[in-house]
Amino acid sequence: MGRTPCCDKVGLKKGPWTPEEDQKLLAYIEEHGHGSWRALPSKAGLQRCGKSCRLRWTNYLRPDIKRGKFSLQEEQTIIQLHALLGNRWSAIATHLPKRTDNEIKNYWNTHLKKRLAKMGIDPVTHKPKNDALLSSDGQSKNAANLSHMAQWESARLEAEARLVRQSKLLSNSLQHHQLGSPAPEFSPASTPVIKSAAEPTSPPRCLDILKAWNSVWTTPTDGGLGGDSESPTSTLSFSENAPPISGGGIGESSAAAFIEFVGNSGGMLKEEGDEDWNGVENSTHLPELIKDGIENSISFMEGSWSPESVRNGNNENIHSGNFMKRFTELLLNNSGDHGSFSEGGGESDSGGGGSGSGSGSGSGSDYYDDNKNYWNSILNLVNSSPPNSPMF
DNA sequence: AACCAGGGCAACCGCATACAG
DNA sequence: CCTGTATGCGGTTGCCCTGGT
Repeated sequence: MGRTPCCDKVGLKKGPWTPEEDQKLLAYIEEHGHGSWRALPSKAGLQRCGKSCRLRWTNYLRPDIKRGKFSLQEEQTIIQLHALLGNRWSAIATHLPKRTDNEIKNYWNTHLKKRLAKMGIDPVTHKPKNDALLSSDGQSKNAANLSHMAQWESARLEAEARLVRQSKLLSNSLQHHQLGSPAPEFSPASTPVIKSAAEPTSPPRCLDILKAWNSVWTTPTDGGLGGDSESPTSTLSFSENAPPISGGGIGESSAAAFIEFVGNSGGMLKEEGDEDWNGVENSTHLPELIKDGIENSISFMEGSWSPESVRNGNNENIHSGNFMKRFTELLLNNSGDHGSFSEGGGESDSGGGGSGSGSGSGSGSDYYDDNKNYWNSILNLVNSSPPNSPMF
């Protein structure tokens, strides 16, 4: 209603940014913070609308952006979160620090969506297009479960967003009072210019849902990955509280390690140019408010989605887990882009050749074995890494 | 070497939501 | 409470690059 479109003003430049413009924007924000995006362009001497500046900053110039190839874990995280949250890219992006929502969205649209479609999986519903796999009653309950989780997660994300805003305001006013210099209107999420250089970026939020998820779908049904599963509390623990992972086979501790490894973005495979992931996960940097929220949600997850309940015969949950397990494994195995496995800084090298067998779809047992090998190689990698390795 | 097609990605557009007056 | 404004978010577009012919 009566809003003036900011980019319709005459004289404002559109299209690709030049290095000079980037430099101006960067210099201005480093010195003053962005403050009001609307007012920024004129102050910074840019012939752009504020919106364009904001986009350029958040999607490209921000110093805490990780660029380049998505790791396997990032792909998996995106897929699982998309199944949960749909096209809520900003929510998904909160689980992938250093990745922007735009980048994730583009990656989904150009890579993952096509890959899913190719495999006969509907990228929207995340179900096989021929409904054979999902026709049973259990699967419809699974869908309901997923939907329930998604609803809950959505609501929680919104609540957390509010908390973040509140703490943001609080910290802004504190900064304002504490710093002698004029306090730029920094928000921890969007303008980490100065802060990011000195301290880790905000940790990924809401990873508990992934942890819970993984704790379900890694619960062994075939004696494969896990052996006897861990208690829900231990699998849901944050990495800082997790017991040290000793070397060895794919046992109990490995299952927990795997969960930490996959569920926590901080444990993603380190790639070239991927520094400081370890700092990101350190929840001691979490604002207490968010911490509380996560802990509360863990309690929630423990109540409704614990592997305990799965083991106790609650097949709805375990089926859901299996669905996603099957789904993710299928995806990973069918990936035409096996470079994600093998090119990413030699991740597969240490795993005894688990990943190389991407012979397409093959038989079910083949791909299952292949993926077991693949995950084993990952677990070996995890287990062989020193506890304070940059990977974690 | 030139042309073409397709893919990938940065940026734009417009709607939704939050917030201030 | 209402209205106008700023910002965030998701969908879409268009340009550039690369590979194939």
